[in-house]
Amino acid sequence: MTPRGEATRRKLLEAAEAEIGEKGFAGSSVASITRRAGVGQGTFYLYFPSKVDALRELVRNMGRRLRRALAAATDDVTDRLEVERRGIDAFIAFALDNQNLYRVVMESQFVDEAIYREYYQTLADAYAANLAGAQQRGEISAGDAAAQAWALMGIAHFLGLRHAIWDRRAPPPEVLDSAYALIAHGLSPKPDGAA
Amino acid sequence: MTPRGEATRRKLLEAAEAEIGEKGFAGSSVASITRRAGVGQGTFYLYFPSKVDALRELVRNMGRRLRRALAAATDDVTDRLEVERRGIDAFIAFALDNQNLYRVVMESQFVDEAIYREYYQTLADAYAANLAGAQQRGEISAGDAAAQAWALMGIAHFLGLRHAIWDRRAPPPEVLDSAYALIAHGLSPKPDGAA
Amino acid sequence: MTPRGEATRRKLLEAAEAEIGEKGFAGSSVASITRRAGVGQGTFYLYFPSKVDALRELVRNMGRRLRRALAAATDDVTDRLEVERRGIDAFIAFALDNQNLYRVVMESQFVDEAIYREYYQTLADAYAANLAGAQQRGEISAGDAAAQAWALMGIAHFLGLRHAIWDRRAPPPEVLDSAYALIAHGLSPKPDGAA
Amino acid sequence: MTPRGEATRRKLLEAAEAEIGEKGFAGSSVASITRRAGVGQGTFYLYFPSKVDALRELVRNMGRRLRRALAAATDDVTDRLEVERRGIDAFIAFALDNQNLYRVVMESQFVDEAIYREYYQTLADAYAANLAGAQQRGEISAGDAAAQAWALMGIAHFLGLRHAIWDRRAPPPEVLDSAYALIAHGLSPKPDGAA
DNA sequence: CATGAATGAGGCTTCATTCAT
DNA sequence: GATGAATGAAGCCTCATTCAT
Repeated sequence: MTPRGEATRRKLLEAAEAEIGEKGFAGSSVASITRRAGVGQGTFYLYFPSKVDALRELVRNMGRRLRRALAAATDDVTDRLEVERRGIDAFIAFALDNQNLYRVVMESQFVDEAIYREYYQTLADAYAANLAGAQQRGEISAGDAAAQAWALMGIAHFLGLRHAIWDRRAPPPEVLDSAYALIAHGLSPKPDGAA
Repeated sequence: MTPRGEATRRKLLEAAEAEIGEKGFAGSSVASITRRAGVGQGTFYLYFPSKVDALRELVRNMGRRLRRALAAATDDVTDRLEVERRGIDAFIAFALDNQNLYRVVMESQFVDEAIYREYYQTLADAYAANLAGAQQRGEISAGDAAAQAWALMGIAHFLGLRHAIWDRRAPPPEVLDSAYALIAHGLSPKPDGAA
Repeated sequence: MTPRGEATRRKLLEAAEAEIGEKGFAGSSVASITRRAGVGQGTFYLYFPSKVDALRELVRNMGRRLRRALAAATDDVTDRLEVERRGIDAFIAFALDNQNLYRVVMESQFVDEAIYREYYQTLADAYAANLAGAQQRGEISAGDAAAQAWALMGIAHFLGLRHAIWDRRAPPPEVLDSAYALIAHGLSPKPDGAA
Repeated sequence: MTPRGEATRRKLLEAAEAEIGEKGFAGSSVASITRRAGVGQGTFYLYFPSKVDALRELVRNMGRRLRRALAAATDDVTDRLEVERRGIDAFIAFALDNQNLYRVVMESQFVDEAIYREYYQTLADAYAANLAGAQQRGEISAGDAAAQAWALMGIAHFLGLRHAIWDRRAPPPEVLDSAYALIAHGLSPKPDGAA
């Protein structure tokens, strides 16, 4: 692909993300996407076999970007609870920056359930691996790491939905503090290993 | 409305729930719904002004049924942590019984964002009111009750997605135990009220 | 299907035959067909799963009608050569009445080769069976009946193309006579069975 | 045109013949043709004003090649029936070698009826001229030479369709013999000139 | 000579909705 | 109450053709 082609492809992907984020996959049309991208309608099919394929790529992209953002935010942190805090913060920031994240990901389940599951499963696996390590180091309470991961993802997800998406701003401090506290105590290692 | 009419209406609503749950709102058609309901295509419009209205009613119904199920499961319980446990269990049971819950609710956001928000907000408000009471009685740690409610809803939601919806069975005991533990410690009242 | 529906279906089929006959399958559009039939575009799909299916039905119809016409024209004739003569005449008459016959049948091969073969094979089989009977009765020369059938079909086909389709009128007498003669002598039984 | 250009042009024509032969004119695309030819899409228009023009040239080519093959096969033959036999054989051989012959020629009628008629008319004219000569020399029965030509073309055409195209092999001997016999007796001069 | 990116018209098909029966 | 035939707007996608490089 020529550089010009690459640019066009990028424009299309950005337009698709915006359109689908705003109107949903079913509500957006290839015509609206190409119009927004400023290219002809046929051009879309030079870069994507179908509208569905573009969504697939979008979801994979978002997953990658989100994981990268989360990793970057927690990379150099050693204190486990701080990791969680930073993770939440980074996720909220990502959702604020990517208002279309939720809608794009959510509607993917109606289009290609596999890609939707892959998105969450990949996230959960990475998260669970982290938590398993922390458990072994005694930094957090023992338990099923995957279960913990999904639960914590749930907290972040709903926090993000309520504040980053609906209110379009970061959660107020008292909300964040309550969430942090719930997680901190929920995970803190128990003296005698009582679950 | 005559009893016969009521029956037709109910058949249509059930068919709509099943179709939309399976194929999503965009993927289902009025024709497929009426076919499944065993009535003529025009009959649909005797009972619903539009396809969107049927979805709206479906979401409201589901919210009502879910809240009723949760209330019933926790009504007579006094121990706060037991309430949470029962709540989770009831939610999982509800999702197992209503495989279409997630898809119907999720796709409603692309059709009528207000109804989608209403669904979660109503749930969250009721939950938060409960938690606020528990806080005042010193049964759980102080904090922003709404934040706690959304976080706990998030946990239940993702637990349900992963197990009730994807695996179509209740989460295994170790998963449930890990979730319970996280919630129990996450909410347990702190001696000195430290968040 | 209600009588009204039947009428609509018939109108569509007639319009399709005319359109495809004039412009070819690829050259005609569902829109042009429904326009000619005087119905809405969507109505087409109430009666045919796809444009291709309509063509398939058209080809089958034509085959049936042609075979019926040929049978009717030769039913009560005993003299074998007279049968051939009448067959040719009937075929020419049919082609004159069904100017679209050739184009509809020919283009079907690009759309569904099976239906195209079926058309000719069915015709050939019936023809060959007739000829085999005539051979046994000693009315025509021995030989591979199928080969004779295909050859005779070829004669009729090209006669029809040249005159019924291109010139839109019956072949002049001298042409018919030459064709009859070729067939008559070509088939006349040989005294000593010499091929 | 440079030799390189000539080569490209030939590659394109060959690719077009193959593609159109396989998928039909409507089913093939300029893109698929250039892909098969191994050249860029735009290159096509360096050598042909349009897709239709390429088909036109293809049909003319085929006609020329076929006539050349037929002439070569019968050039040095004096016995009239032998000419016919050789003609049939050569036609079958040509069709076996040019599986796309039928499809290319047949679909040309939907694209440019004139070229389609020209193809057959040219063939028929040459054939009729030959037959007229034979008639004058008393080698075959009198009659409308054009009618005879079209009838014989029809025989060859259907023989070729049934065996060379559908079965992809030469007709079995008994089929050929039956066809030869039909033609031989069909054309053999009658003592008293009775048609 | 050659390329391949870009275009927009046009085709097939689906579907929510209406309405006469 | 119920039906199902009819509609036309709208969407996805293909493709011949053009053109800047």
